[in-house]
Amino acid sequence: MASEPKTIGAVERTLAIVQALERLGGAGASEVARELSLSKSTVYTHLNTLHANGYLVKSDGSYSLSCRFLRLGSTVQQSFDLYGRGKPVVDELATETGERTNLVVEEAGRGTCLHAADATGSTDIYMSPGERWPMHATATGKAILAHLPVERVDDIVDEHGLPSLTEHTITTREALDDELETIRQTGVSFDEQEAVEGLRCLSSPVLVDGNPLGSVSVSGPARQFTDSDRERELVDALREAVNVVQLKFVFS
Amino acid sequence: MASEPKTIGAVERTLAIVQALERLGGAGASEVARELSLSKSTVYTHLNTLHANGYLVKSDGSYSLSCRFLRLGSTVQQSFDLYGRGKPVVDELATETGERTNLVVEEAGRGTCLHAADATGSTDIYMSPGERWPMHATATGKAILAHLPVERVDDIVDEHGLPSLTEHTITTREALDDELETIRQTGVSFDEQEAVEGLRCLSSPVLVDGNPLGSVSVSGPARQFTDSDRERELVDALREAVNVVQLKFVFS
DNA sequence: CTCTCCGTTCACCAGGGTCGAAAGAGATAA
DNA sequence: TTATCTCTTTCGACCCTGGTGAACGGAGAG
Repeated sequence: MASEPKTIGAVERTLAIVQALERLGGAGASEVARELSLSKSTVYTHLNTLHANGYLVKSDGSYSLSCRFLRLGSTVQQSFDLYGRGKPVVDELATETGERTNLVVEEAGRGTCLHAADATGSTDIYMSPGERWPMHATATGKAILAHLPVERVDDIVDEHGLPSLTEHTITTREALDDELETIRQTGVSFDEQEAVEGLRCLSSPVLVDGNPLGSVSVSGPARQFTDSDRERELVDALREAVNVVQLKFVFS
Repeated sequence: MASEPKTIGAVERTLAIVQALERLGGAGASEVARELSLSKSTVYTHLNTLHANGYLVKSDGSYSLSCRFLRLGSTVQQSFDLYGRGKPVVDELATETGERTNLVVEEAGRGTCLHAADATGSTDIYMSPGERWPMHATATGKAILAHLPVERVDDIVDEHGLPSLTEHTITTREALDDELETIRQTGVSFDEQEAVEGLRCLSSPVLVDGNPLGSVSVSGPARQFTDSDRERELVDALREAVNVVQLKFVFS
């Protein structure tokens, strides 16, 4: 904190511009300059650099992120062993249960979506690939936290705190530890509208040699999940799915 | 060509480093420096900048691309109307035919994969999202080219030429034009090992108001496609799939 | 027509990016 | 244990280069 290591201003400007383009879904130099309070010509040079290297596409003087980013993202995704093994299972879990499912890993202390599936195969999903959520407020995050070494949990809580996202979010370390203990015993974690109002989610960690490589989840509108028979069904399906994924690691 | 517009060296260095990390699948500062013939300390500062902004994850002094890229890629993917409408159909086409399927768009004169599906839902795919191929050598590319204005085709051929990828690749403009005319008449394009030895592929363009928004393809080992009954089956399935996608654009 | 806003270009100057050397930090071997 | 190697990380200084504002040409709008 005291003295940040040296960084390159020009690069950070470019990154800010990329993020602005992501947010705006494509824009011209002037618009980005206004958005970021930078000079028009500066932004123009940056856009030009990105474009010349194939990272942007230009149409009618408006720039937007090119599929080069899709390529990079896809490479990152496929670099996870968990993705190759988990994706088919998570897809099938979605069709089997008729609910939305996710494959999540921990990155930099946050739960990051590796893959999302939907019963209809549609792309209208709650959490899309690369999206990040605080771990203490999601079923997927808690499932992973429950099997992480205590020091890691300490670090993560220290870094990100326990911010409240809804009135149901766990906000004290004691309550969190209790919950994690329960999760370790039952093998399943729940998110009772703790991250998003009206969204319920259940999850189970993918454990290989005791390490949580990630977690799988099933989620849907809170009211559809209240039936306890239905819940048992979902938990069973989830448990079996995770079991299948874990077996794929045993038979490397 | 004569005078390239101004670009920013520092940013291009960072982009080169990102590409190196993509290629190497993660590396330390020294390795990247060696790879790119840059000074260790320069690379270190760049890595540090990317890391401080969340674009890299560090483990054991080795840096690799973070899921931030997955997020960006996912955003790009979802920015295509064709993705939202085409993905479920392409997925179903894969399970229906038992073959691998792709959803492709044109970007910067190259065929770019927007989505890839596999009968087994596995991730072992010929062409993965963001991957780019010359248009003249692929069924998907030719399907799009056939419905692009002639000037666009001229531009693309001027820019990229007609490089030979296998001994079956079309390498003359005359042969290409003939092929495109045939495709316009039949509505289906074929790739007879023109891009990859041993790989056969058939494709059909997604036309909305006469514009080729992209194309859908079915592909597999050349020898499995030789049966003409099987081919007719695949062509029918492909045609129907494309038809479904196009209808989704009509009923916006 | 004028006015405005855009993308794009240019030349100047100072801030900053690059580089080499050297200091920590581990690992391995003797 | 010490020596040696390699890697990451730090530091200072030089010179380059990235930022800037003004200006040009064009496209729309009124």
